[in-house]
Amino acid sequence: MMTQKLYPDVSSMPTSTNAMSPMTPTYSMNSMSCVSMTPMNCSPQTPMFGSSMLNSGMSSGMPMNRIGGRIDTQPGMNEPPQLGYTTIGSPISNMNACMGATMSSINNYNTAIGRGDLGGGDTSPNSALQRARADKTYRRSYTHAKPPYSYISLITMAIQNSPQKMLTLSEIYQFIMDLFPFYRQNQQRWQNSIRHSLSFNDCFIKVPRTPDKPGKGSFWSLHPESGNMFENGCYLRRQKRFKDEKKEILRTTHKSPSHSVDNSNSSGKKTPLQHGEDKSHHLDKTNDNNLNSMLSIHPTKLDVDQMNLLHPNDLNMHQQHHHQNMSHEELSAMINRSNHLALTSEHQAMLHHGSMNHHLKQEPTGYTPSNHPFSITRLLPNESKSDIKMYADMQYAGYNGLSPLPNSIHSHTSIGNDYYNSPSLYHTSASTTSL
DNA sequence: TGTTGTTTACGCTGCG
DNA sequence: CGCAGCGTAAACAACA
Repeated sequence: MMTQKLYPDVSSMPTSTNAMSPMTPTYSMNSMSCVSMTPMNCSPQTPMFGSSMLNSGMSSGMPMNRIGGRIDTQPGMNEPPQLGYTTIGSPISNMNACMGATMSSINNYNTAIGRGDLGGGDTSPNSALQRARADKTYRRSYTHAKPPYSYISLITMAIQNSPQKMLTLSEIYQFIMDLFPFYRQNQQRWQNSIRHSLSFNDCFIKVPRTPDKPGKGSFWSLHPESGNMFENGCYLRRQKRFKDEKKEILRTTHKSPSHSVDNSNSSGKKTPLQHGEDKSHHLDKTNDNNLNSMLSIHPTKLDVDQMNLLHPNDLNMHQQHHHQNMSHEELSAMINRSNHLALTSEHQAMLHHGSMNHHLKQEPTGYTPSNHPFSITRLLPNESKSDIKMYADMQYAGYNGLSPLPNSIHSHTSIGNDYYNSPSLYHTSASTTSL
């Protein structure tokens, strides 16, 4: 099994933060100008993470964070002060370090912190004290601010950054925790959400283990056609939920005794009944409904459409094999190729011409996966390696040398190190999950 | 027993 | 205001 790094889950301790459970209090952000503070023209639905929000949330003494449509309190609030733990090490600032001026608001925010001029110009001793106190609060809070990426984005990042384009659940956990310290806390909460996202969203498919690769849990990969979920490069929020039409048909077929499959209109807009998609979505999450069973249970009965899901070229291969069992390696390679393909500019161009993603709304801003302010494709998996390493190095530079990261991370599994550069090492660290 | 995976339910926010 | 996307909690089953 994969060696899980030890990130003590603070949430498991009886802290006031934990008192948020079971119902996390939410705070209306209506009074906050989320639009005016938008420093960049992101997706219309994009939750922004601008300085105004930061200031508003943090100056209130209650660091808040919104992802999707939600505001979350910061679990890091109860952490001991981390002196010298500068904001430059935050996931956000580092993830966006290469994004240039588009992150100017955050950069300005960091600069302001460095200057200590967040207090609005008041130079009185009292305000200086307040600024100092606020500065500390800001640093701690912002550093552990929740990354502005949805769980779907995070999972996608993890999978796309893996050599085989498929990861086990624990590896997904690990990737996220490695990249974002925020997620080293309240693990039970967000990991539950991760599992929910994996099961709930058609864009993630389960790939079974083979007998020669025993272990717990399946591999998770991206649906070959889901590569355009963030086709504008913004990993904050999808324009449209990816739906596997075949799964959708299966769902509606099983849901409706009359086998009506026309519960959706061509625009993809859900009817009131379908809004229960969130419910009906799960009605037939049976084994014959995912790649797992397609391969492990009926590996010889893959129909042409199902195989075509993976890659049209591989369909030929499959046909040439006369419906014989496809090996795990072949499947892995197919998914790998498919996901790589989904990320190519050519593929993007094809998608933008509506050949495959007719159900996805197009972003008119002209952002591409490579230039969007919240793109991770320019960070992962290539450019990111150095950036992430920088992040990992800087993240804990303020701990006076007492990095909370286990030695194993720094030695061989740290993001940005060979852990992510070398597939072999990657899979060595995830011992039993190697493909 | 802990992890993994599925499912249901509910609440929130932004958009049209 | 309804819908869509998302986050969270929780119950439950299967599995290593």
